[in-house]
Amino acid sequence: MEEKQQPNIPEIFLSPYEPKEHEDSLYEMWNDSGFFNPDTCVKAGVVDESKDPFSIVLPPPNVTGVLHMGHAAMLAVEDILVRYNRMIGRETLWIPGTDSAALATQSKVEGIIYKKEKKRRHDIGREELLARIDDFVEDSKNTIINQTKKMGSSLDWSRYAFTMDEKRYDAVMEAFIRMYNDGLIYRGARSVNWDPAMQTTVSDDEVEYVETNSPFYYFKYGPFTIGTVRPETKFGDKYVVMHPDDERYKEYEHGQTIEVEWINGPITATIIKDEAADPEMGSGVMTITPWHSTVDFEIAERHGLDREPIIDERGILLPIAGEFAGQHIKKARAAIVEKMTEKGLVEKVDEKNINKVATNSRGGGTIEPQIKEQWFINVNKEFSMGHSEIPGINEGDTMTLKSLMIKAVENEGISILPERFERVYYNWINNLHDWCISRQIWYGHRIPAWFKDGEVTVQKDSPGDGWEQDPDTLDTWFSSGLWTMSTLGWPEQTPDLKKFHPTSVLETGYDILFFWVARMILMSTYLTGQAPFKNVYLHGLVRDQKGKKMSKSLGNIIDPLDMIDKFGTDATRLSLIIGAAPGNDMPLSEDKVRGYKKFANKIWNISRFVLTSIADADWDTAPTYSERDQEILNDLKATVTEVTKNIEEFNLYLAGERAYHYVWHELADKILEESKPIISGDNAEAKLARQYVLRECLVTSLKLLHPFMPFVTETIWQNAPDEIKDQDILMVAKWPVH
RNA sequence: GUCCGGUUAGCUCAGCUGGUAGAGCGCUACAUUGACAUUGUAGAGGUCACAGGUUCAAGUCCUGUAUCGGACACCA
Repeated sequence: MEEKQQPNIPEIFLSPYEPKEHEDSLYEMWNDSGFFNPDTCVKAGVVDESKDPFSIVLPPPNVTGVLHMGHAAMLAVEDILVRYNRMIGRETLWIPGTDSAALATQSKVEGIIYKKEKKRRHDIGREELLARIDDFVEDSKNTIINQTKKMGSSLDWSRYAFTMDEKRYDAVMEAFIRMYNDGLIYRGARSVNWDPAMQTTVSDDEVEYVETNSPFYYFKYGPFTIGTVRPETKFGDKYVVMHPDDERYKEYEHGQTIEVEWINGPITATIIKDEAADPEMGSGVMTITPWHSTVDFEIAERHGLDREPIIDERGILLPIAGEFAGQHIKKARAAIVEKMTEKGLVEKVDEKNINKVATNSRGGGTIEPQIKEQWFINVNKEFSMGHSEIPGINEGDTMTLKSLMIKAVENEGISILPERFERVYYNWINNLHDWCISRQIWYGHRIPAWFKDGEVTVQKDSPGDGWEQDPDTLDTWFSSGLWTMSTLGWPEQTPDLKKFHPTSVLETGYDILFFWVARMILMSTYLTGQAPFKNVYLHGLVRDQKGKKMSKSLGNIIDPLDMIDKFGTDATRLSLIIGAAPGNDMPLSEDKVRGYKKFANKIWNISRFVLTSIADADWDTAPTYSERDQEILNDLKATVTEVTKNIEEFNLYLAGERAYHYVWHELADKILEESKPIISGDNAEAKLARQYVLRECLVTSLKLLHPFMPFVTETIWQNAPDEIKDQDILMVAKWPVH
């Protein structure tokens, strides 16, 4: 009886692929190899310094957060790009970091302290609170870092950055001081979004309008009817505004005064004609409250009108409210309406009115516009452009921050993918107001402004005795805006900055296009004359199987760590890539992840078969290929070409699908099946040729799949015989010829 | 109100610069203990939302309609 030859292949292949047994140790091996760091890659000669370097900064997750599917999707996309570019031999850098998330972190710690000790922030003081926050951050930061590693992310940890560390602090100071000296940062009293709950200002983008049922009141205001949802702000209303062309009110003249009976007695009202009043809206007449409304503030600015506060910073009515003074606005409203009803000033109430109430999206309360002395970035001020490497913008051009942000994208110094978001971006810029950057919270970069006897000096360190530093801190997005530069060493002209900036790609969710992407463009173009990145890749939101947003209340959250535990990192990554076109939301289900676990096992078994089949090959003899052999090799090459092209064009979902399809339905289903008789047959020449072909197919497939499924491919590589490898570690092996 | 998307197989979606439709999952039948805690082969299933138009030719370009969704603005 002929004994079936059992070639010597590693025992590991005899049981199914078990991700858990390999992933952690593989990550350690990669990390220890030093190849996450491009400098090591250069020294080892696995990348080529003459090629264009490739760099990505990781959008820093909140330092106190935990990994969710959004992060997982982001890490998968970026790691694929990074691993691919490393394999094609570019010096490749992916910088890790975490974000202090000032407002969120501070309120979290405050909450913990209050729960345990019943103390509020003013009870324990600034220094003590900051020390406690630092401790908390130190304790919790490893969670998100370790979870990031779990995804297989080939980040260069030697360059890890934290938004609040010393280097980033220096960058923030430098940026603030330069912009102040150039007149682009100013201090002024303007209408800002005030959150009475968190006792801080909030930027326009962080305000979320929540639909709420709030009755709409029609009040008698002398001869006019005015409408409002906020009777509690109306005490000081002494200007009545109408459109200059409104025929109904042509008898009234701009500046004319009339006596009207109002909440707390008679007042003198002044007629103001302004185009902001919409004749179509209600009676076409409105009164204004400049202190507590941004639109009203602008009208008051145009006409030089008085403005007075009605409500204090905690939401309490001031003495101007007369008998209602001292009451909280939430309680006062009903009482005010009651009194006005008694006085016969209420004409009508629309109880069903739906209003959008401004709320602090960072977990705070209802926004109360206030006029406050704050720091702003002036987005409309003209300046002369400094050094510029941005296409279409030259040194000496007259620019504003707005025009700079538009031109950087318009002239294709930056391209946004999918393209339709470019319009969304322009739209946002066109509606942009000056950016309020000061916050009244303690955790963050403290504003480098010093006050003494009404004088202001802006510099990093105290000018001397008697100078008091501004207690405010900067909007967290101010420092985030510097992220591409500050992580590379700016303001110092470091070799990293020279080599890796502008970064190649910025990959993030479309929901933070404005918060972050736009602000990086603003900061980088202004401060360095460079775009922060050449490409923006916006991914969608991960949703559940039915397309619903994942949320705790719906109970439909799929935890990436849970998926990794059950099906492995490779399967989790692939499930977040395939079927996810840039900018489109992606549905995810456990079944999908499970499906890709099968694929990982398929690759495992393909490898087992191929390694067994080629174990006795004589690699010293040159092969003579049959026509079919040649065809297989050509198809393989065509697949490589296609996958490569799709990755280059950021169509990772197509690249992944193509590779998946090839490996399963071409290599496994067809090539392997038809090879069985050849390998076990008597024709030595045909067998050797086919062994060469199988080897080529396997090696190439592992390489193609590596960026997508780094763990299973590397595990196979590590257990494959040396003579089929061009590098000891697949992560730095050469991308197949295409 | 302004702007932007979607509407293609039961489900989730892909189809770039126009040449009579694809993937994954699911479904049906058959085969197989094999490299594969399975897999393979075959198959069913689509007037590509609707109506016009351009073209030799239109999911693919243009116009309009319906419908779902998103962003931004306004909201006295």
